[in-house]
Amino acid sequence: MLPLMTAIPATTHRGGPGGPPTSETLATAAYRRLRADIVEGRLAPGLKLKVHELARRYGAGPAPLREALAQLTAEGLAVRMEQRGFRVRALDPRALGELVRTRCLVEGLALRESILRGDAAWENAIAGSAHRLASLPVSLAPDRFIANPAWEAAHRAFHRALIDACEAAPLIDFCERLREEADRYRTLSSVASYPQRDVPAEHAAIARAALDRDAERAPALLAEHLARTGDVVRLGLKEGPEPAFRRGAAEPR
Amino acid sequence: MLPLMTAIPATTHRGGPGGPPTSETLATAAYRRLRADIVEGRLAPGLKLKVHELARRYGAGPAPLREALAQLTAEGLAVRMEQRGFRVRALDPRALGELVRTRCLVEGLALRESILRGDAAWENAIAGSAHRLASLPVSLAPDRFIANPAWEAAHRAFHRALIDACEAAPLIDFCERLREEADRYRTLSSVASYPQRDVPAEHAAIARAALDRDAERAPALLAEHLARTGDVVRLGLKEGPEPAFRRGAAEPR
DNA sequence: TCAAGCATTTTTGTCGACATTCTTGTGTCA
DNA sequence: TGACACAAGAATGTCGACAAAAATGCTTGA
Repeated sequence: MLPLMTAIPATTHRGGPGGPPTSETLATAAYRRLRADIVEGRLAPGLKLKVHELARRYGAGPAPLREALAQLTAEGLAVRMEQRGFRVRALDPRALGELVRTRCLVEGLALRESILRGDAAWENAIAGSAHRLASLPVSLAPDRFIANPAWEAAHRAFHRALIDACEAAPLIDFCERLREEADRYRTLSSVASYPQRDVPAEHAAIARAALDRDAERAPALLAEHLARTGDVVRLGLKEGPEPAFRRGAAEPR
Repeated sequence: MLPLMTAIPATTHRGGPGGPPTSETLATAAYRRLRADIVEGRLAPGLKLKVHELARRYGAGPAPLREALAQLTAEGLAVRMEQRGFRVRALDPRALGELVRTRCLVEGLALRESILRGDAAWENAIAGSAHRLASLPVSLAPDRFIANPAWEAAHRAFHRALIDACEAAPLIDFCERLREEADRYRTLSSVASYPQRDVPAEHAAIARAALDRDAERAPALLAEHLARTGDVVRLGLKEGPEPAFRRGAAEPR
């Protein structure tokens, strides 16, 4: 695989940026690809995950694949059924409510703390990410909706910047995880058109309130923003794509 | 799932309580035992986890063990170093601060929500678990401290009961995870004597405020309670047991 | 027609062996 | 001495094969 010239023998203990990340293991590679395929919806919720099939697909043996699956199970992206293999975790529309509710509470809390503790750098980061977000088109096409990856990334960065000064690392991680889970619902839902909503205006208002250090208004606006998105997704689910929703054994194949 | 007349064909293997959970797999068994050994401190933080050795210890091959390790990695109880195996995740005393802070914020939030939403059953559960907790001795020995498993369980149940009505399942799960992480620090710390603190009184006060539906006072008391415990642990760490703390390669073997 | 019983096929979970990589110990040269 | 290269040793990560279990299909009997 690699040239024998083990360029940097024992140094670069931790392959940080710059040094070689100590060659990725097959299990990790499979994990990353599998994870992306689930999060981005290419593997539908509820789908059976046959080890052999995945092994072929990702070019590895069963062992690394099972490793990856175990990891995803712990993350809640897959479920294991003893002696019956793995599946992509099904999405329960009833759970969506509590998920959104949790996001509103927790992300609001983190924003409030950030407002109380944030410094100038935090303000700058918010202003910067808000500006960048506003400068990008939500959709790649002007008439119909085609997700713009750059906008998505900027969106993530903006929300992250808001809560970045809360000085509670586990809390930030939790928010990210909740967002990812919510994204799975959004991807699945037919949230094509973004109806009667001025999302950029919502973002702008949140940013303004945060920069004004309004510890009451900013979290409230953020919660409202998240709840509204949740409503749109919920609607898109109701009348949306049928396939692969029931968690039972009613799967293709 | 349906009574296919498979009454109890091949179960008995590992007859769990109640219904047959379809015989536990070796990987899952190893996972559970390994996890317990880490959480309860029998495997010190930072310790190298050699697959072959663990395989012997838990009576299984390398494959199930790697599966278990991958799962624990995702949970944050172990860390994987590509091409260099696994270790028990080291505890960073500096991270303890943010951990405690997060607990105060999040558990306080969950309690506030529970107070706003809880019904009579919630109140009963609090009163009941508080009573049981008060009826048990903290220590098995009257003079020196020997952890009482029954008290520990009741303690968990009490804290859980407080936030159980917040109607945000992910939030509750998060609280449990944070508690577990905090417990790892506590176990490691030499928190032998419980000095100048009336822990039962703190619990009683929290329970009273919660039952009074005081959405200001109860979360504040709870946060104070958690923070105080955090302080005790922090002290116990400073002058506590040296072994296995540095995250570097300075491990026994 | 339908349900139950049996045989077949698919899939899961596990093992033992092996190549690769990291680690450790020793010797060599400045 | 000290740095370096190198070789022996150990540990990791991966494969292919295999037994056990589950799912599937088929046959039979009311």
